[in-house]
Amino acid sequence: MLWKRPIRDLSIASIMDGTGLSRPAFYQYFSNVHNLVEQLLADLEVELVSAAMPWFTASGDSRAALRESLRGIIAVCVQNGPVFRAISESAPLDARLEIAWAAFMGRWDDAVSDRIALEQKAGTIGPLDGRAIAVALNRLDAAMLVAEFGRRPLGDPEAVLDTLYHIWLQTLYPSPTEGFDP
Amino acid sequence: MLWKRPIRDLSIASIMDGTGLSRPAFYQYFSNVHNLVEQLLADLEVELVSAAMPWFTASGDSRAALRESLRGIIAVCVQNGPVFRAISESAPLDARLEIAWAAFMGRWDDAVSDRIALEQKAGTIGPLDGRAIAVALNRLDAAMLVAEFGRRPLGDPEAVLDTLYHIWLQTLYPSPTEGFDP
DNA sequence: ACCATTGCTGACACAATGTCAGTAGACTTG
DNA sequence: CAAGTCTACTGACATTGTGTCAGCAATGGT
Repeated sequence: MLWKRPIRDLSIASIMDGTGLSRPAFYQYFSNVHNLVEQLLADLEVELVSAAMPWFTASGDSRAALRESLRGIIAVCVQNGPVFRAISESAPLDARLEIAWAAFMGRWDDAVSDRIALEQKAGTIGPLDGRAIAVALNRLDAAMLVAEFGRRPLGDPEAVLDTLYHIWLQTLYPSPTEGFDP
Repeated sequence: MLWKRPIRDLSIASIMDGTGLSRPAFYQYFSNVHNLVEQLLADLEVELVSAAMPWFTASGDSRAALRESLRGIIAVCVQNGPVFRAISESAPLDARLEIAWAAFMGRWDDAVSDRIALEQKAGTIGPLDGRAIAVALNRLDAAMLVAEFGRRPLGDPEAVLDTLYHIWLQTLYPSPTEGFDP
């Protein structure tokens, strides 16, 4: 349903219309709409984490792995963009969901921070505030994915990949060979 | 009021409680809460645009001007963070407000795109997809400003400035001297 | 055949929104 | 200054969507 209408237009009645069940039956399974969205978030997180594995576990070419991870995350959002959008838009409307969303983002922040710290120790990433950069890059990804794939018409996955990869790459691995300074 | 409670807790009744007027009087001035937020957005845009002038009009040291612009935008958000947050959180809830928000962001995208194109012509920024990068960097800024200054406790303005400046700088002006590649 | 459990429903109470006819006071005009 | 008009505001109402609850019907165990 989220492909057709934004979540603001979904009442519990309209959700249950498609099921043949009555409105109160909804409360058999969820305590309210935000709780339903919370479940969707849990499902989506599994897919996203799995898609992002390459970079987090890379031992060889980090840059190529980073691109693979971004590509995988984008692929998940091409499939589930409106769900991701519905979650991020609903998060501010409910205290519990807001906490779940913050925790979700926090786990990404931790994972990216850890990876940066690891590569800093290995010498492939320079001296920067890994945590702060991780938070910023994750907010960038979330905002871009929602904006590009949260509704029709969908953005161009390849173009988004190029853009995000460019920013992540230059921010984390600013090699002189990529530089440009006439 | 937005410093104390998120916008989801504000009913028209609670807003009018502070004024000594009745609830229907609200509709004398605004057609609904989203319309009020739309007005706040117009006011805030004036302040933000003015704060961002340095980089858009810079003729000398673009990098220093960029830092000044980011500093100015952050300062506005330190003062009005919750308003900015309320706008961005309300935008998805109302079709008209959503359009106003998209237009607001679109004007930033245009301005940043134009500046990038200008500097590309001048040779200070390399060959990249200016529009796509502009969109991404603006989404980054919006998300970070809401996250860091939209509620108490406020983030550290200096730290946020360093982070955003680092990402903008490396993305747009990836000079070899800043590079790191052991 | 009986009971308990599960899944579901109709009906209700509640909260918030948006509208409207009507009023009180200020301002204009003959 | 009296009469008419306009403005800002209010009390009361209709509407919409939410969450709850007592109760029904079918399922499955004893």
